[in-house]
Amino acid sequence: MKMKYTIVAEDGRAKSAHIETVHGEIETPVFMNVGTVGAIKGAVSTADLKEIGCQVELSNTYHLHVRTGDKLIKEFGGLRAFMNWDRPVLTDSGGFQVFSLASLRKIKEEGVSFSSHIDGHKIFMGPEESMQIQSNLGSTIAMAFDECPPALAERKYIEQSVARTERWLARCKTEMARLNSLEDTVNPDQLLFGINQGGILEDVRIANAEKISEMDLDGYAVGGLAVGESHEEMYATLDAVVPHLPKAKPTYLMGVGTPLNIIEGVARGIDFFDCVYPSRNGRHGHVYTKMGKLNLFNKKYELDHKPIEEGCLCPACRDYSRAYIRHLLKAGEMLGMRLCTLHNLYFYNKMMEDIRTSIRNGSFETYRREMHESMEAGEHETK
RNA sequence: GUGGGUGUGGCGCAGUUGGCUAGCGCGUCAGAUUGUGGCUCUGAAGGCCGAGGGUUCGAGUCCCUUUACCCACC
Repeated sequence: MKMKYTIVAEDGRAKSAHIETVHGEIETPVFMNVGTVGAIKGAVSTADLKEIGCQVELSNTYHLHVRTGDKLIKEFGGLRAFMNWDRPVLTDSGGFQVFSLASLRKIKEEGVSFSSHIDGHKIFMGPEESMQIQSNLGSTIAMAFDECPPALAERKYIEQSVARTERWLARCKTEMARLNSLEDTVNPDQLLFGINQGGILEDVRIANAEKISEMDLDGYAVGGLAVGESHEEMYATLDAVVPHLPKAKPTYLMGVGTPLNIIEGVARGIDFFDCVYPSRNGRHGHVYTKMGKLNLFNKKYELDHKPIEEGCLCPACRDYSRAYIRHLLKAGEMLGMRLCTLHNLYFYNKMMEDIRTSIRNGSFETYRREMHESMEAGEHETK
């Protein structure tokens, strides 16, 4: 059994599924908590992750390859054993770093040459290298090695890039099948998700989606969004492309996003999401509530006795005031970042649970509308 | 008491041989951040340049007086 994907309920185009993997079950729509280097930044442990309702942890191929090294991690039985996480893990392929570390790279047909952001040494990564690293990491789900072109790049560049990413995808699939069959592989049932690209060019997106759908991959991601285009353009692109991906397979909107971005993604049939917002913003004192985002660095919280969000059951809201957390942040204490990060991840995971519940009892549209009204209204408190 | 040094936004400092709306770092206040370099970026507020007098078209810059603090010596 590699994976069993069962749609449990549908509400409009929103779907909620139950997934069985060799590393445990996943209920979708799900938010994957981002731990790029095998840990959620902000001193969050795997025990914390369980407490705040994390189903899937996400780590990065490129980052773990340059430090501390995937071969070392394989010696410890793969990333899940190494980091003491007994639930599913998804590894990003390193493809996004082709985009985000653009100043340090050179792209060719075989793959990409990087300068390490750690010490500057040359690294080559192509589809085979990415699959080998992800195989060593032994993640539940490996992502295809792709190029994420700037959303607003010119058509000619995007078409060439997408065509190359399609060729890379075929190489990823062949290499992953070979690696899964090896005797000493960490996870012989490792899954591979393909990635749809095409900027905001709907015809390119659709043609690519149809092509990769025929390749019978374990799941399909929409990449290359939330990289500079407007929300409207992102939603329109999803409207166009998701119907061309296999409905009986998991879908994943990479790197998205704000709570409302996620709700809109769900409304368009997406199962998986990930985003650095809850953790990065948490480290910067920006915390999410149903009434919008608060910046705890703001002076107005100096004397605020209330928890971040009334009624929230996260470890931060359970025991601490906004004023104390603001004090910790101002003082540069790690506990401040940790509490904000825990709150934000709890908020995201709880929101996904509420989304699943609403889809399963047919009230998703009501939930969607109420969240828009509430989040956009913001806080109207005086103190 | 004698000699020397220093007083410029909350803190630490720049301010050329006197020249136009007095700068910088940190801090403060506010805003950005979407498959993560605990980073970075953007904007704002805040100063009668210790006090008083003088020279000059013009003084944070020169002169006199005074005051506060620091160092050394007695």
